[in-house]
Formats: sequence, C-alpha cells, structure tokens
Amino acid sequence: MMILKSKSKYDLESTLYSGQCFLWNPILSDNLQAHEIVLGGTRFRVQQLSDKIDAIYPLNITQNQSLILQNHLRVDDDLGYIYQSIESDKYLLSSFKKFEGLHLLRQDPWECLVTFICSSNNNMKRIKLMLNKLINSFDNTHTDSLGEYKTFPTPDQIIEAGEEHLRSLGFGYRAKYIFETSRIILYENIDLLKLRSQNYDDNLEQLTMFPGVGDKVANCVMLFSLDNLNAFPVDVWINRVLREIYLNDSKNKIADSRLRSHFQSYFGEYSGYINHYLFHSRRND
DNA sequence: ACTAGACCTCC
DNA sequence: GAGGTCTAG
Repeated sequence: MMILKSKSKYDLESTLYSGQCFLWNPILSDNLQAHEIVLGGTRFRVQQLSDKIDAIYPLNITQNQSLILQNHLRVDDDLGYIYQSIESDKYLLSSFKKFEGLHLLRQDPWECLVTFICSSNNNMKRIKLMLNKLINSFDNTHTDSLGEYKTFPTPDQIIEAGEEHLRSLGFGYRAKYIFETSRIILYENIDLLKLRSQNYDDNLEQLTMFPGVGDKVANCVMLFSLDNLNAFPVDVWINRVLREIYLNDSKNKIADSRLRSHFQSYFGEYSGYINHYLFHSRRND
C-alpha cells in the first residue's frame, strides 16, 4: 500500500462515479471498499483513506506505475484555488462544500471518445453496460497476481470486428459512429494524445469532425481527457441548472452551444471544473 | 445560422 | 424517456 500525495482533499467516491468515467469498478478487497481500473495495460486498485488515496494494487507499485495513477487521478489539481475563484456564488459555494474533494480525471482520450459517443440519447447505466460488453467482446486478456483482466479495444480491433459486431452488442445507431471514427483515426493516423494541451478551439474543431461527436461530446472529451479545463459540456442537467440558478428560470430557447460559450466566459479558465460540480450537484439533490 | 424529427435499445 | 447528433428545410 502507498498513500498518494495530493494537493487537496480527495473524494474518491464522488470523483470516480460522478459520470465522467465509466471504466472504474467498485470492488471488495479484504472486506473494504476499493476501486479498480486498467490504465496503460496495468490493473490498479485504490481505496479512500481519510482525505487521501491509498494505492493498494499493484502490491509493490513502481515509481512509474504510481505516476500513471497520479496522472489519471489529477492529484496535483489545486481545488482550493478553483473554489476561491468564484467566492460570491452561493450555489457553487454549497456545491464545493458538499462535494469537497471531487476531482476531474485525466482519462485516455480514445477510451473517453468512445465512452461519450455512447452517451448520446442514453443513460449512465446503459453506457456502463455497453462499455463492459465492448471490452469483454475482445480477447485482450492479461494476467496479474489477482487473476485475469482485460484492456480496452483499439481502433484497428474495432475495424476488424466490424460495425455489425457493435450492433450485435446493442450499440444501435452508435455502432456506425464508433466504427467510422475508428476508421478515421486509423487511416489518418491520428494521435489523440497530441491533442492534449492544445487550445480549446482547435480541439473542438478536430473532434467534431468525428461522426457522432457534436458540441457536447467534444466538450466532454476535451474536459475529461485532453486537459482543456475550460471546456463546458452542456447536457440536459447542466441546461437545467443554468436556467434555474443563473438565468432566473428563463424558458427562452437558447441553443446549448450558445449557453456553452456564454458560461465559459462567465466562469473563466476553470469553467470545466465548475461545470462538473454543477452537474454533480444538480443530479444529487 | 437555427429548428424539428429520426435514430437503436433498454428499464 | 434516457447526459445528443445528424439531416433536411
């Protein structure tokens, strides 16, 4: 076991299951609540220990593995700095207090892209189910001291399996989107990791070129995997909370992309972090 | 630029 | 109806 250093208090439960990532699994380890994920081909397990994270697997975690985990968990984020950036906002203040320690994650861009293409017109439970089916339908089996585990399929594996394979897993019309997106990535030799830390506008333009990726999905991918912390996905929940709290219950029709750019200016460089607190709060009241 | 309808499947 | 996107007009 090894306590991970984090700049701020860390709330694992809120962070891992707030709807930004669907690849973490709750698991019982020594009768204690733990959480498991595969990162870069390695299986990791963590659990909450007071305000910090305890990395309990791999057992003798290497320096490099520990870096992979910390990088994914964004333990260096300074939440206090983000919290104080909007001091006068009553609703946000109570959200920060209620979910103190909620972090964004830094996910793998490819896995994140597939995840949020799946999210369209869908619910969290089924998104999770679809991703599990997808992972289990390929033979990417690895073995460690805990037993077998699987890694996420690559674009070329998805192409080889075919669009019909995805349909047979229950992906519906999203099968075509994921299949075509895989083809574009492979044939145009696109390295999604290179989009990391590129500016918001360029990434938005690049990502919305993929079929099945509109403004909302692109903003999710940018926020949850590409370090564009000013990304601001507007879904039905964010739309609700913006109207209720910030637009005086306005029922005017405003396009989500216009709401998005307006509130990006309003909330500033960490609007994406604020977005996730708004989302999580609105869903949990 | 902006607005309706269709779209797969499952709870 | 569900954490949207695409297409037509």
